Amino acid sequence: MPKRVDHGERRKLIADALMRVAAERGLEAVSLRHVAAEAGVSSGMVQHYFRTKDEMMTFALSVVRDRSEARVTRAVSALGDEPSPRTLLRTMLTELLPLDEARRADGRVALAFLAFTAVRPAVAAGLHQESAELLAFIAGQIRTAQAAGATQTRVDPDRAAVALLAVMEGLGVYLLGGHYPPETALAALDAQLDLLLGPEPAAQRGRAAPPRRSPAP
Amino acid sequence: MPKRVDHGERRKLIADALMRVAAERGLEAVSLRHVAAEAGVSSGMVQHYFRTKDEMMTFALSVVRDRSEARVTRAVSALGDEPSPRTLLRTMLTELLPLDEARRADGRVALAFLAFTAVRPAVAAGLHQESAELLAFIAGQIRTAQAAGATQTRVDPDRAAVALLAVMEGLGVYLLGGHYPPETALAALDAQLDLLLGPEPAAQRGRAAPPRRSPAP
DNA sequence: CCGATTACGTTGCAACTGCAATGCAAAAAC
DNA sequence: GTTTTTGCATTGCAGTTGCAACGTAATCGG
Repeated sequence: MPKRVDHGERRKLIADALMRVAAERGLEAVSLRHVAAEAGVSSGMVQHYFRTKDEMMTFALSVVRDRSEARVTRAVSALGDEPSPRTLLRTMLTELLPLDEARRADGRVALAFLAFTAVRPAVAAGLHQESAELLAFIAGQIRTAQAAGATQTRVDPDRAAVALLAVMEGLGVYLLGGHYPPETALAALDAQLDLLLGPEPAAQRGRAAPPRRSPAP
Repeated sequence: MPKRVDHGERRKLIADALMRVAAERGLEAVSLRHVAAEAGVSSGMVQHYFRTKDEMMTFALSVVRDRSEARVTRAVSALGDEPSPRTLLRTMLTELLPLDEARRADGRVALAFLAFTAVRPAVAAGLHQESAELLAFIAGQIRTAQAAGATQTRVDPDRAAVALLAVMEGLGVYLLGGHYPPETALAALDAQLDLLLGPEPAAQRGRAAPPRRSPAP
Protein backbone atom coordinates (compact mmCIF):
# COMPACT_ATOMS: atom_id res chain seq x y z
CA MET A 1 0.00 0.00 0.00
CA PRO A 2 1.15 3.51 -0.76
CA LYS A 3 0.78 6.78 1.09
CA ARG A 4 -1.55 6.00 3.92
CA VAL A 5 -4.17 8.63 4.57
CA ASP A 6 -7.01 8.60 7.04
CA HIS A 7 -9.96 8.33 4.74
CA GLY A 8 -12.55 9.35 7.28
CA GLU A 9 -10.56 12.40 8.28
CA ARG A 10 -10.40 13.69 4.72
CA ARG A 11 -14.07 13.05 4.18
CA LYS A 12 -14.92 14.97 7.31
CA LEU A 13 -12.69 17.83 6.19
CA ILE A 14 -14.59 18.03 2.95
CA ALA A 15 -17.94 17.70 4.65
CA ASP A 16 -17.06 20.56 6.97
CA ALA A 17 -16.29 22.74 3.99
CA LEU A 18 -19.59 21.72 2.45
CA MET A 19 -21.42 22.76 5.57
CA ARG A 20 -19.68 26.12 5.59
CA VAL A 21 -20.76 26.75 2.02
CA ALA A 22 -24.29 25.57 2.73
CA ALA A 23 -24.54 27.72 5.86
CA GLU A 24 -23.50 30.85 4.00
CA ARG A 25 -25.12 30.47 0.64
CA GLY A 26 -27.49 27.56 0.85
CA LEU A 27 -27.41 24.02 -0.47
CA GLU A 28 -27.93 25.18 -4.02
CA ALA A 29 -24.51 26.81 -3.90
CA VAL A 30 -22.92 23.50 -2.98
CA SER A 31 -20.97 22.32 -5.99
CA LEU A 32 -17.90 20.17 -6.23
CA ARG A 33 -15.72 23.14 -7.08
CA HIS A 34 -17.11 25.44 -4.41
CA VAL A 35 -16.67 22.83 -1.72
CA ALA A 36 -13.18 22.04 -2.94
CA ALA A 37 -12.23 25.72 -2.93
CA GLU A 38 -13.68 26.20 0.54
CA ALA A 39 -11.75 23.19 1.79
CA GLY A 40 -8.63 24.45 0.07
CA VAL A 41 -8.17 21.34 -2.00
CA SER A 42 -8.50 20.45 -5.64
CA SER A 43 -11.81 19.36 -7.01
CA GLY A 44 -10.14 16.17 -8.12
CA MET A 45 -9.49 15.28 -4.52
CA VAL A 46 -13.14 15.75 -3.65
CA GLN A 47 -14.00 13.35 -6.40
CA HIS A 48 -11.42 10.95 -5.07
CA TYR A 49 -13.17 10.70 -1.73
CA PHE A 50 -16.73 10.96 -2.98
CA ARG A 51 -17.43 9.24 -6.24
CA THR A 52 -20.63 11.19 -6.74
CA LYS A 53 -22.07 14.39 -5.40
CA ASP A 54 -24.96 12.51 -3.91
CA GLU A 55 -22.55 10.40 -1.89
CA MET A 56 -20.96 13.59 -0.59
CA MET A 57 -24.31 15.07 0.34
CA THR A 58 -25.39 11.94 2.16
CA PHE A 59 -22.17 11.85 4.12
CA ALA A 60 -22.47 15.53 5.01
CA LEU A 61 -25.97 14.93 6.26
CA SER A 62 -24.69 12.23 8.58
CA VAL A 63 -22.02 14.65 9.83
CA VAL A 64 -24.69 17.22 10.61
CA ARG A 65 -26.58 14.64 12.57
CA ASP A 66 -23.51 13.46 14.46
CA ARG A 67 -22.52 17.00 15.30
CA SER A 68 -25.84 17.92 16.86
CA GLU A 69 -25.91 14.64 18.72
CA ALA A 70 -22.43 15.32 20.07
CA ARG A 71 -23.53 18.78 21.11
CA VAL A 72 -26.38 17.36 23.11
CA THR A 73 -24.42 14.60 24.80
CA ARG A 74 -21.70 17.02 25.77
CA ALA A 75 -24.12 19.48 27.30
CA VAL A 76 -25.97 16.73 29.08
CA SER A 77 -22.86 15.07 30.45
CA ALA A 78 -21.88 18.44 31.91
CA LEU A 79 -25.00 18.33 34.05
CA GLY A 80 -23.62 15.94 36.59
CA ASP A 81 -25.32 12.83 37.91
CA GLU A 82 -29.04 12.36 37.82
CA PRO A 83 -30.27 15.77 36.84
CA SER A 84 -33.98 16.38 37.14
CA PRO A 85 -36.02 15.54 34.03
CA ARG A 86 -36.82 19.18 33.59
CA THR A 87 -33.18 20.27 33.68
CA LEU A 88 -32.24 17.45 31.39
CA LEU A 89 -34.93 18.20 28.83
CA ARG A 90 -34.31 21.91 28.94
CA THR A 91 -30.60 21.45 28.46
CA MET A 92 -31.06 19.11 25.52
CA LEU A 93 -33.61 21.24 23.75
CA THR A 94 -31.88 24.59 24.24
CA GLU A 95 -28.70 23.04 22.97
CA LEU A 96 -30.50 22.20 19.76
CA LEU A 97 -31.89 25.68 19.27
CA PRO A 98 -29.99 28.12 17.03
CA LEU A 99 -29.22 30.59 19.81
CA ASP A 100 -25.74 31.70 18.81
CA GLU A 101 -24.06 32.09 15.47
CA ALA A 102 -22.38 28.70 15.58
CA ARG A 103 -25.65 26.94 16.14
CA ARG A 104 -27.40 29.22 13.67
CA ALA A 105 -24.97 28.10 11.01
CA ASP A 106 -25.60 24.47 11.87
CA GLY A 107 -29.29 25.16 11.94
CA ARG A 108 -29.30 26.68 8.49
CA VAL A 109 -27.55 23.61 7.16
CA ALA A 110 -29.93 21.31 8.97
CA LEU A 111 -32.91 23.22 7.61
CA ALA A 112 -31.50 23.04 4.11
CA PHE A 113 -31.08 19.30 4.47
CA LEU A 114 -34.59 19.00 5.83
CA ALA A 115 -35.91 20.55 2.65
CA PHE A 116 -33.49 18.40 0.68
CA THR A 117 -34.60 15.11 2.20
CA ALA A 118 -38.25 16.07 1.87
CA VAL A 119 -37.73 15.66 -1.86
CA ARG A 120 -35.33 12.72 -1.73
CA PRO A 121 -36.87 10.38 0.82
CA ALA A 122 -34.22 7.72 0.31
CA VAL A 123 -31.61 9.84 2.09
CA ALA A 124 -33.77 10.48 5.13
CA ALA A 125 -33.60 6.99 6.60
CA GLY A 126 -31.19 7.79 9.42
CA LEU A 127 -33.16 10.80 10.53
CA HIS A 128 -36.23 8.74 11.33
CA GLN A 129 -34.34 6.52 13.72
CA GLU A 130 -32.76 9.47 15.49
CA SER A 131 -36.02 11.32 16.03
CA ALA A 132 -37.68 8.12 17.19
CA GLU A 133 -34.98 7.60 19.81
CA LEU A 134 -35.19 11.19 20.87
CA LEU A 135 -38.95 10.95 21.19
CA ALA A 136 -38.71 7.82 23.28
CA PHE A 137 -36.17 9.42 25.57
CA ILE A 138 -38.24 12.58 26.03
CA ALA A 139 -41.35 10.55 26.72
CA GLY A 140 -39.41 8.59 29.33
CA GLN A 141 -38.28 11.73 31.07
CA ILE A 142 -41.79 13.11 31.12
CA ARG A 143 -42.99 9.84 32.57
CA THR A 144 -40.53 9.86 35.43
CA ALA A 145 -41.32 13.50 36.15
CA GLN A 146 -44.97 12.60 36.35
CA ALA A 147 -44.20 9.64 38.59
CA ALA A 148 -42.39 12.04 40.91
CA GLY A 149 -45.68 13.84 41.19
CA ALA A 150 -44.47 17.16 39.92
CA THR A 151 -47.49 17.78 37.78
CA GLN A 152 -51.13 18.11 38.55
CA THR A 153 -52.41 17.83 35.00
CA ARG A 154 -51.55 14.41 33.67
CA VAL A 155 -50.82 14.38 29.97
CA ASP A 156 -50.03 11.43 27.78
CA PRO A 157 -46.23 11.28 27.79
CA ASP A 158 -45.95 10.14 24.20
CA ARG A 159 -48.09 12.91 22.84
CA ALA A 160 -46.40 15.41 25.11
CA ALA A 161 -43.02 14.27 23.82
CA VAL A 162 -44.11 14.72 20.21
CA ALA A 163 -45.42 18.17 21.03
CA LEU A 164 -42.31 19.16 22.95
CA LEU A 165 -39.95 18.08 20.19
CA ALA A 166 -42.16 19.86 17.68
CA VAL A 167 -42.02 23.02 19.76
CA MET A 168 -38.26 22.88 19.69
CA GLU A 169 -38.16 22.29 15.95
CA GLY A 170 -40.67 25.02 15.26
CA LEU A 171 -38.89 27.51 17.47
CA GLY A 172 -35.68 26.68 15.64
CA VAL A 173 -37.26 27.31 12.28
CA TYR A 174 -38.73 30.63 13.34
CA LEU A 175 -35.47 31.67 14.97
CA LEU A 176 -33.57 30.92 11.78
CA GLY A 177 -36.10 32.96 9.88
CA GLY A 178 -35.50 35.80 12.31
CA HIS A 179 -39.17 35.99 13.21
CA TYR A 180 -38.43 36.68 16.84
CA PRO A 181 -35.41 37.01 19.10
CA PRO A 182 -33.89 34.15 21.12
CA GLU A 183 -35.48 35.36 24.36
CA THR A 184 -38.95 34.88 22.93
CA ALA A 185 -38.13 31.35 21.91
CA LEU A 186 -36.63 30.53 25.29
CA ALA A 187 -39.62 31.97 27.07
CA ALA A 188 -41.95 29.85 24.97
CA LEU A 189 -39.85 26.75 25.58
CA ASP A 190 -39.94 27.35 29.33
CA ALA A 191 -43.65 27.96 29.21
CA GLN A 192 -44.05 24.64 27.45
CA LEU A 193 -41.97 22.87 30.08
CA ASP A 194 -44.10 24.53 32.73
CA LEU A 195 -47.18 23.19 31.04
CA LEU A 196 -45.86 19.67 30.81
CA LEU A 197 -43.99 19.32 34.07
CA GLY A 198 -45.44 22.00 36.28
CA PRO A 199 -43.76 25.27 37.22
CA GLU A 200 -40.02 25.11 37.54
CA PRO A 201 -38.24 25.20 40.89
CA ALA A 202 -37.39 28.76 41.92
CA ALA A 203 -33.69 27.93 42.13
CA GLN A 204 -33.40 27.55 38.38
CA ARG A 205 -35.42 30.58 37.41
CA GLY A 206 -33.66 32.96 35.05
CA ARG A 207 -30.71 30.73 34.33
CA ALA A 208 -30.29 30.65 30.58
CA ALA A 209 -28.32 27.43 30.63
CA PRO A 210 -26.10 25.55 33.03
CA PRO A 211 -22.49 26.82 32.89
CA ARG A 212 -20.01 24.96 30.78
CA ARG A 213 -17.08 23.19 32.40
CA SER A 214 -14.59 24.55 29.90
CA PRO A 215 -14.68 26.16 26.46
CA ALA A 216 -13.94 23.97 23.50
CA PRO A 217 -10.16 23.56 23.00
CA MET B 1 -52.10 49.15 -26.77
CA PRO B 2 -52.02 45.72 -28.40
CA LYS B 3 -53.19 42.28 -27.40
CA ARG B 4 -54.37 42.72 -23.85
CA VAL B 5 -53.33 39.98 -21.46
CA ASP B 6 -53.90 39.73 -17.76
CA HIS B 7 -50.44 40.12 -16.42
CA GLY B 8 -51.16 38.80 -12.96
CA GLU B 9 -52.87 35.74 -14.34
CA ARG B 10 -49.85 34.76 -16.42
CA ARG B 11 -47.51 35.33 -13.55
CA LYS B 12 -49.62 33.13 -11.34
CA LEU B 13 -49.67 30.45 -14.02
CA ILE B 14 -45.90 30.47 -14.08
CA ALA B 15 -45.62 30.56 -10.31
CA ASP B 16 -47.89 27.54 -10.09
CA ALA B 17 -45.62 25.65 -12.42
CA LEU B 18 -42.65 26.69 -10.32
CA MET B 19 -44.31 25.33 -7.23
CA ARG B 20 -45.04 22.05 -8.96
CA VAL B 21 -41.39 21.70 -9.91
CA ALA B 22 -40.24 22.69 -6.44
CA ALA B 23 -42.66 20.28 -4.79
CA GLU B 24 -41.45 17.38 -6.86
CA ARG B 25 -37.75 17.97 -7.18
CA GLY B 26 -36.86 20.78 -4.81
CA LEU B 27 -36.00 24.42 -5.31
CA GLU B 28 -32.63 23.54 -6.76
CA ALA B 29 -34.39 22.03 -9.75
CA VAL B 30 -36.20 25.30 -10.39
CA SER B 31 -34.72 26.79 -13.53
CA LEU B 32 -36.24 29.05 -16.12
CA ARG B 33 -36.45 26.25 -18.61
CA HIS B 34 -37.86 23.66 -16.23
CA VAL B 35 -40.53 26.03 -15.04
CA ALA B 36 -41.35 27.02 -18.59
CA ALA B 37 -41.63 23.39 -19.65
CA GLU B 38 -43.82 22.57 -16.65
CA ALA B 39 -46.07 25.51 -17.45
CA GLY B 40 -46.17 24.46 -21.10
CA VAL B 41 -44.82 27.75 -22.35
CA SER B 42 -41.60 28.95 -23.87
CA SER B 43 -38.76 30.07 -21.66
CA GLY B 44 -38.91 33.40 -23.44
CA MET B 45 -42.38 33.97 -22.07
CA VAL B 46 -41.19 33.34 -18.56
CA GLN B 47 -38.55 35.97 -19.08
CA HIS B 48 -41.17 38.29 -20.44
CA TYR B 49 -43.10 38.20 -17.20
CA PHE B 50 -40.16 37.96 -14.81
CA ARG B 51 -37.12 39.94 -15.76
CA THR B 52 -34.91 37.94 -13.41
CA LYS B 53 -35.10 34.60 -11.72
CA ASP B 54 -34.99 36.25 -8.33
CA GLU B 55 -38.09 38.24 -9.21
CA MET B 56 -39.83 35.00 -10.13
CA MET B 57 -38.79 33.35 -6.88
CA THR B 58 -39.96 36.26 -4.80
CA PHE B 59 -43.31 36.29 -6.53
CA ALA B 60 -43.69 32.55 -6.10
CA LEU B 61 -42.98 32.91 -2.41
CA SER B 62 -45.77 35.44 -2.13
CA VAL B 63 -48.09 33.04 -3.94
CA VAL B 64 -47.23 30.31 -1.46
CA ARG B 65 -48.06 32.65 1.36
CA ASP B 66 -51.32 33.78 -0.21
CA ARG B 67 -52.36 30.24 -0.90
CA SER B 68 -51.94 29.07 2.68
CA GLU B 69 -53.66 32.18 3.92
CA ALA B 70 -56.56 31.54 1.60
CA ARG B 71 -56.73 27.96 2.80
CA VAL B 72 -57.02 29.10 6.38
CA THR B 73 -59.61 31.80 5.77
CA ARG B 74 -61.73 29.41 3.74
CA ALA B 75 -61.66 26.75 6.43
CA VAL B 76 -62.37 29.27 9.13
CA SER B 77 -65.23 30.93 7.30
CA ALA B 78 -66.81 27.50 6.94
CA LEU B 79 -67.04 27.32 10.72
CA GLY B 80 -70.03 29.57 11.02
CA ASP B 81 -70.42 32.49 13.35
CA GLU B 82 -68.44 32.82 16.51
CA PRO B 83 -66.82 29.44 16.83
CA SER B 84 -65.14 28.65 20.12
CA PRO B 85 -61.49 29.65 20.36
CA ARG B 86 -60.52 26.03 20.52
CA THR B 87 -62.42 25.08 17.38
CA LEU B 88 -61.06 28.12 15.62
CA LEU B 89 -57.45 27.46 16.55
CA ARG B 90 -57.69 23.80 15.80
CA THR B 91 -59.22 24.44 12.41
CA MET B 92 -56.57 26.99 11.48
CA LEU B 93 -53.64 24.90 12.58
CA THR B 94 -54.88 21.64 11.13
CA GLU B 95 -55.45 23.37 7.84
CA LEU B 96 -51.80 24.39 7.80
CA LEU B 97 -50.48 20.91 8.49
CA PRO B 98 -49.43 18.74 5.53
CA LEU B 99 -52.08 16.10 6.10
CA ASP B 100 -52.96 15.22 2.52
CA GLU B 101 -50.95 15.14 -0.67
CA ALA B 102 -52.05 18.60 -1.79
CA ARG B 103 -50.97 20.16 1.46
CA ARG B 104 -47.83 18.03 1.52
CA ALA B 105 -46.85 19.48 -1.84
CA ASP B 106 -47.44 22.98 -0.59
CA GLY B 107 -45.57 22.16 2.57
CA ARG B 108 -42.54 20.92 0.69
CA VAL B 109 -42.47 24.15 -1.25
CA ALA B 110 -42.89 26.20 1.90
CA LEU B 111 -40.10 24.28 3.59
CA ALA B 112 -37.84 24.82 0.62
CA PHE B 113 -38.55 28.52 0.73
CA LEU B 114 -37.91 28.57 4.45
CA ALA B 115 -34.43 27.23 3.85
CA PHE B 116 -34.10 29.60 0.93
CA THR B 117 -34.99 32.72 2.89
CA ALA B 118 -32.75 31.64 5.78
CA VAL B 119 -29.85 32.36 3.45
CA ARG B 120 -31.35 35.36 1.70
CA PRO B 121 -32.86 37.42 4.49
CA ALA B 122 -33.90 40.22 2.16
CA VAL B 123 -36.69 38.09 0.70
CA ALA B 124 -38.15 37.12 4.06
CA ALA B 125 -39.66 40.48 4.95
CA GLY B 126 -43.28 39.55 4.26
CA LEU B 127 -43.06 36.37 6.27
CA HIS B 128 -42.25 38.20 9.48
CA GLN B 129 -45.35 40.32 9.25
CA GLU B 130 -47.54 37.32 8.57
CA SER B 131 -46.25 35.30 11.49
CA ALA B 132 -46.53 38.32 13.77
CA GLU B 133 -50.19 38.75 12.84
CA LEU B 134 -50.83 35.06 13.27
CA LEU B 135 -49.18 35.10 16.67
CA ALA B 136 -51.23 38.08 17.78
CA PHE B 137 -54.42 36.40 16.64
CA ILE B 138 -53.60 33.14 18.39
CA ALA B 139 -52.71 34.96 21.57
CA GLY B 140 -56.01 36.80 21.42
CA GLN B 141 -57.95 33.58 21.07
CA ILE B 142 -56.11 32.04 23.99
CA ARG B 143 -56.89 35.13 26.03
CA THR B 144 -60.61 34.97 25.37
CA ALA B 145 -60.64 31.27 26.12
CA GLN B 146 -58.97 31.98 29.42
CA ALA B 147 -61.42 34.78 30.15
CA ALA B 148 -64.23 32.29 29.61
CA GLY B 149 -62.69 30.33 32.42
CA ALA B 150 -62.08 27.17 30.45
CA THR B 151 -58.66 26.59 31.90
CA GLN B 152 -57.45 26.07 35.39
CA THR B 153 -53.74 26.57 34.74
CA ARG B 154 -53.19 30.11 33.56
CA VAL B 155 -50.41 30.44 31.03
CA ASP B 156 -49.09 33.61 29.50
CA PRO B 157 -51.07 33.92 26.24
CA ASP B 158 -48.19 35.37 24.26
CA ARG B 159 -45.79 32.61 25.18
CA ALA B 160 -48.50 30.04 24.70
CA ALA B 161 -49.17 31.43 21.24
CA VAL B 162 -45.50 31.22 20.29
CA ALA B 163 -45.37 27.66 21.57
CA LEU B 164 -48.58 26.67 19.80
CA LEU B 165 -47.46 28.04 16.46
CA ALA B 166 -44.10 26.38 16.93
CA VAL B 167 -45.81 23.07 17.63
CA MET B 168 -47.69 23.40 14.37
CA GLU B 169 -44.58 24.28 12.42
CA GLY B 170 -42.55 21.51 14.01
CA LEU B 171 -45.26 18.93 13.41
CA GLY B 172 -45.37 20.06 9.80
CA VAL B 173 -41.66 19.62 9.39
CA TYR B 174 -41.65 16.16 10.92
CA LEU B 175 -44.67 15.16 8.87
CA LEU B 176 -42.95 16.24 5.69
CA GLY B 177 -39.93 14.24 6.73
CA GLY B 178 -42.19 11.26 7.21
CA HIS B 179 -41.07 10.83 10.79
CA TYR B 180 -44.51 9.89 11.95
CA PRO B 181 -48.01 9.48 10.49
CA PRO B 182 -50.63 12.25 10.46
CA GLU B 183 -52.54 10.71 13.37
CA THR B 184 -49.55 11.15 15.65
CA ALA B 185 -49.28 14.80 14.71
CA LEU B 186 -52.97 15.38 15.21
CA ALA B 187 -52.89 13.68 18.57
CA ALA B 188 -50.01 15.87 19.66
CA LEU B 189 -51.77 18.98 18.44
CA ASP B 190 -54.90 18.08 20.36
CA ALA B 191 -52.84 17.33 23.44
CA GLN B 192 -51.29 20.76 23.13
CA LEU B 193 -54.69 22.39 22.84
CA ASP B 194 -55.79 20.43 25.89
CA LEU B 195 -52.81 21.77 27.78
CA LEU B 196 -53.46 25.34 26.80
CA LEU B 197 -57.23 25.51 26.89
CA GLY B 198 -58.25 22.62 29.05
CA PRO B 199 -59.78 19.35 27.83
CA GLU B 200 -61.96 19.65 24.77
CA PRO B 201 -65.74 19.36 24.91
CA ALA B 202 -66.86 15.78 24.46
CA ALA B 203 -68.95 16.72 21.45
CA GLN B 204 -65.90 17.36 19.30
CA ARG B 205 -63.85 14.39 20.36
CA GLY B 206 -62.59 12.26 17.53
CA ARG B 207 -63.69 14.60 14.79
CA ALA B 208 -60.75 15.05 12.47
CA ALA B 209 -62.01 18.36 11.16
CA PRO B 210 -65.31 20.17 10.75
CA PRO B 211 -67.05 19.15 7.52
CA ARG B 212 -66.63 21.35 4.50
CA ARG B 213 -69.64 23.08 3.02
CA SER B 214 -68.81 22.04 -0.49
CA PRO B 215 -65.84 20.57 -2.28
CA ALA B 216 -63.68 22.92 -4.32
CA PRO B 217 -65.22 23.58 -7.75
C1' DC C 1 14.70 -2.58 -7.75
C1' DC C 2 10.03 -3.08 -9.34
C1' DG C 3 5.43 -3.60 -10.55
C1' DA C 4 1.33 -2.52 -7.98
C1' DT C 5 -1.51 0.33 -5.60
C1' DT C 6 -3.01 4.50 -3.71
C1' DA C 7 -3.49 9.69 -3.67
C1' DC C 8 -4.05 13.07 -5.76
C1' DG C 9 -3.89 17.14 -9.84
C1' DT C 10 -5.31 18.51 -14.47
C1' DT C 11 -7.91 18.66 -18.43
C1' DG C 12 -11.84 18.11 -21.09
C1' DC C 13 -16.64 17.58 -22.18
C1' DA C 14 -21.52 17.52 -22.74
C1' DA C 15 -25.21 19.41 -20.43
C1' DC C 16 -27.12 22.96 -18.19
C1' DT C 17 -27.64 27.67 -16.25
C1' DG C 18 -29.45 32.82 -16.34
C1' DC C 19 -29.90 36.27 -19.37
C1' DA C 20 -29.40 39.51 -23.38
C1' DA C 21 -30.61 40.20 -27.99
C1' DT C 22 -33.29 39.82 -31.88
C1' DG C 23 -37.31 38.85 -34.60
C1' DC C 24 -41.96 38.97 -35.53
C1' DA C 25 -47.06 38.94 -35.31
C1' DA C 26 -51.07 41.10 -33.63
C1' DA C 27 -53.71 44.72 -32.17
C1' DA C 28 -54.58 49.23 -30.51
C1' DA C 29 -53.73 54.29 -31.54
C1' DC C 30 -53.71 57.66 -34.83
C1' DG D 1 -53.15 52.53 -43.41
C1' DT D 2 -49.41 53.50 -40.97
C1' DT D 3 -47.19 53.60 -36.59
C1' DT D 4 -46.38 52.04 -32.21
C1' DT D 5 -46.75 49.14 -28.53
C1' DT D 6 -47.15 44.79 -26.61
C1' DG D 7 -46.77 39.48 -26.33
C1' DC D 8 -44.09 35.97 -27.17
C1' DA D 9 -40.51 32.66 -29.63
C1' DT D 10 -35.84 31.77 -30.98
C1' DT D 11 -31.14 32.02 -30.81
C1' DG D 12 -26.82 32.81 -28.83
C1' DC D 13 -23.43 33.39 -25.23
C1' DA D 14 -20.50 33.20 -21.33
C1' DG D 15 -20.29 30.83 -17.21
C1' DT D 16 -21.08 26.75 -14.30
C1' DT D 17 -22.20 22.09 -13.40
C1' DG D 18 -21.11 16.87 -12.47
C1' DC D 19 -18.19 13.65 -13.97
C1' DA D 20 -14.90 10.79 -16.73
C1' DA D 21 -10.32 10.33 -18.30
C1' DC D 22 -5.74 10.66 -17.90
C1' DG D 23 -1.52 11.93 -15.76
C1' DT D 24 1.97 11.70 -12.13
C1' DA D 25 4.10 11.24 -7.72
C1' DA D 26 4.58 8.63 -3.73
C1' DT D 27 4.97 4.44 -1.14
C1' DC D 28 4.49 -0.19 -0.09
C1' DG D 29 4.99 -5.46 -0.83
C1' DG D 30 7.81 -8.48 -3.23
